[in-house]
Amino acid sequence: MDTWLDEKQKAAWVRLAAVLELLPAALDSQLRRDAQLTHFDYFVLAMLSEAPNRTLRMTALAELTTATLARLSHVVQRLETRGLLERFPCPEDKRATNARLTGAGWQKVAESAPGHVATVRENVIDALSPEQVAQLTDIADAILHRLDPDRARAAIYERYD
Amino acid sequence: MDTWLDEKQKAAWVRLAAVLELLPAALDSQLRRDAQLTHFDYFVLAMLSEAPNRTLRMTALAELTTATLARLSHVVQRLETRGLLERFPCPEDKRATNARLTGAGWQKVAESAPGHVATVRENVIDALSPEQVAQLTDIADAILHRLDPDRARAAIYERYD
DNA sequence: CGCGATTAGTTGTTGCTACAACCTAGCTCG
DNA sequence: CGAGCTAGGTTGTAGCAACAACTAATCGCG
Repeated sequence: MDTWLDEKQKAAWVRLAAVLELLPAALDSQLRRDAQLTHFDYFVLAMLSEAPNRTLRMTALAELTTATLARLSHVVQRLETRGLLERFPCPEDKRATNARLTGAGWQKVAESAPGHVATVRENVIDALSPEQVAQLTDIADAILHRLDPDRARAAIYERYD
Repeated sequence: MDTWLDEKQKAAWVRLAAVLELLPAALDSQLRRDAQLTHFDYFVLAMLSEAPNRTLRMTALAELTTATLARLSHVVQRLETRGLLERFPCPEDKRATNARLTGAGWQKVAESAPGHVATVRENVIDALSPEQVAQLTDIADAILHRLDPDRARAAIYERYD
């Protein structure tokens, strides 16, 4: 448990830090350009598109998207204005709000998914060998154990993007 | 070259996407809390602290930090206001601006580095075996080749954080 | 059954980032 | 040598995210 990182650790960290900076920017800019959506917007719509009845409670959606409720609330508001989803009070629990994908929202996901997946392929998956893909899975999993110890959001790890 | 990802690829991507969301947030919040600095602010100061005379031209600093000049300009302006660095015209090229770390800036880096490195250790390095650290280096490198094909910013990969 | 604590969500403000417009200094080539 | 082009930066604006304050509904427990 030294304070500093040794050379090999630095090499890994510096590269990871660069990926952390560049990859989200690349994903965002492709989706913005081709679908007028941020990556987070897309992710929200994608999660809804896979949910039963294309509907989820705000809290559930927040967990799936790794976001705070406050952030999600703002985003959902904008997406609702654009007609991509709609909100309605949850019948079982009057505190809760449900978000449901509209037809237009479904279509938006269908249209934009191929381009997004292609970007993920080009920049990540196709850059790696199958062994590296497996290694990456384990590495990311180990990091997530530290970042999210109680696996509160474990659900997401089973799901598609 | 299919359109979709297979199960193993999805597993890797979903986890990486979660890391991309959570890790920067974790780094930012530690530095904000303990040093009133964003991770990007810290990185800027750290790069200057290692440069000859603690001075760099804006363009060079932008490359090292993987940022646009516009973004850097705003950040440097704020850091200058806080007295952590200073700007002055470059004597050799009158178009250019140099940024130099002040004493206060140096001290800020010295104070905050251990806490930051500890966070990187806790969440990343110490979560991985030495083999995984090596694997991560290669994986991140492969991804960076796609994101940054001409290696315009290759300099950074040699440096410490 | 009623009062405090918790859960669910919204909204306002502030700060950072992206994008585009702009300006000045140096370079290049007829 | 000067007209246009490129390089190096700055600034303004608009949009998204973090944080904190707030409301309303429900739970829990004496």
